[in-house]
Amino acid sequence: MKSNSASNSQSIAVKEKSLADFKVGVDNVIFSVDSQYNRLLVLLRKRKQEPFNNCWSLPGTLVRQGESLQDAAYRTLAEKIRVNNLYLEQLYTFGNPGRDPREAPESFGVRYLSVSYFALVRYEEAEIIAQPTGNLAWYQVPEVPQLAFDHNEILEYGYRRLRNKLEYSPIAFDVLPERFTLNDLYQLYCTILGENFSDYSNFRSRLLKLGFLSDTGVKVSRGAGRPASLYCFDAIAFAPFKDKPLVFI
Amino acid sequence: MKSNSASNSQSIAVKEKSLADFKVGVDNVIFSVDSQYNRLLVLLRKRKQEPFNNCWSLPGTLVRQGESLQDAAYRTLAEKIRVNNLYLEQLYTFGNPGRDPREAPESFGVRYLSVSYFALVRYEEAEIIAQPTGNLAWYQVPEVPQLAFDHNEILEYGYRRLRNKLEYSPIAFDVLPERFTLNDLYQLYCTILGENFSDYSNFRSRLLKLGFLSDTGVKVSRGAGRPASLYCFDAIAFAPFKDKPLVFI
DNA sequence: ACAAAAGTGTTTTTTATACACCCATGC
DNA sequence: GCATGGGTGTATAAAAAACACTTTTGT
Repeated sequence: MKSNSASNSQSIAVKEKSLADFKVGVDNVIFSVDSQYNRLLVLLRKRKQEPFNNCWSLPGTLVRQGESLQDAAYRTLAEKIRVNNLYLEQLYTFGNPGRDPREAPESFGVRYLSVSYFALVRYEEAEIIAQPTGNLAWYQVPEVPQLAFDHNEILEYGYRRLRNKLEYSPIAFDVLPERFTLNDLYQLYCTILGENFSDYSNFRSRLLKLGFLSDTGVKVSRGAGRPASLYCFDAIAFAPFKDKPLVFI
Repeated sequence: MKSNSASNSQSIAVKEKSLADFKVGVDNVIFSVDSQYNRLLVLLRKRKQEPFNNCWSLPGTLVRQGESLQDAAYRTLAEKIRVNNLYLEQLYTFGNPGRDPREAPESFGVRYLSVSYFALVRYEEAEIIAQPTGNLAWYQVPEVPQLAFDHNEILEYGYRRLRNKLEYSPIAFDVLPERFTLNDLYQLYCTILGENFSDYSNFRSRLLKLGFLSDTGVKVSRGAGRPASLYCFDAIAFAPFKDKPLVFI
């Protein structure tokens, strides 16, 4: 606040100095499910500048003038991979002083804040945009190495959110093809939540009873065995469940 | 944007210019439950500066040098009310360009970002710290007026989080006295979730079966009627439920 | 024919919901 | 003694979990 005796310009200068100035970045935890090998993957980028040169990190960017946080998140994603189907939402904001080594004292108190976003994209469709070889890669979540900054913590946070979201939101359908078999859906859930989250037949009847999966009548055969029905997600029939918790699993 | 032929120093200057510079504020959605009248309250502050002079707003502050986001949230809270028992967590980060009118074009692209926090405090204990009369007040949530900035949206977001948290976290115990009756607990839930969230007797048996409420044996009489047992929350017995969803209601 | 994958049904257990009833106290 | 708030129990319905079984295909 303004002191009584200070001149106007002085008081403003003092006030400004005590406030932190921020660069705001977004960091994306981009998950995908490789349904061929049933692996949960996260997109990592090898840094090519200091700090943490040559260290793996979450793909991120600093926010530009006039750009919304979500736009910055989309931009980062779009710079790395080409994908049409995805789910994206804000995760958490990490802003502890000292989380970025560039916050040296001589930088006049500039702080680096990371607004993290969490994304789930369709793996089969996601095409990594050409980068110097090996600078961008899908890692299996359990095999992620030590990352730059506090990115391991952000990833952990994103992973928790992914599992929760899957249980009470229809995000799986943003990432499955238009038409899918119930087994495709089940495998997706297994890959993310683990084999033991539910018996297939119970999963099936629960989902079908909810009534927002419609059987297209089209059958598809995968090797031996009875052909499976292709289903599609009926957004209109889902509407009543929109704000209700725990629809799945 | 810049041309290819620019010198290095120029290119840095141009690059810097295209990034947004941020002032980061925290805004707190501070809830409390007046258990005497069963009202859900939120703390609002009347602004005494531009923009939105004389408008009601969420209490907030800009983040200082060396201060963590959560510390800034605590500081704002501590400047407004004296309270010992509270629950506080980060809510969401609002950063769309144009959300703060101070982001005029002539301000060289400074952006105002709000990291919102959500708090639940013990009403009976929360003492509003002396302010010019009427500049700080508890409002009943349904009666909140039009607020400054996007604060109505933040409040709405916080209210949703409060209801969700109550259902699967033990935040109620951060805000109840050390010893409380099961009816105290039930009233708290009713006030936040609405009368019809559950029958009292079922609420009772569900909670007791979980085994982390211990009967102190002490009885308390409130007017006519049978005296009630005082219970206390047993954090150790609660531990196994820590990461599991949907424990209550 | 038989293995493999899809899909159906049945049984058991657990949990949720509604509500009736008993208990201890103040007045 | 009876109204008032506290506390227990029971009967019914719904959901979750386990698992046996049928159907339809490829080989």
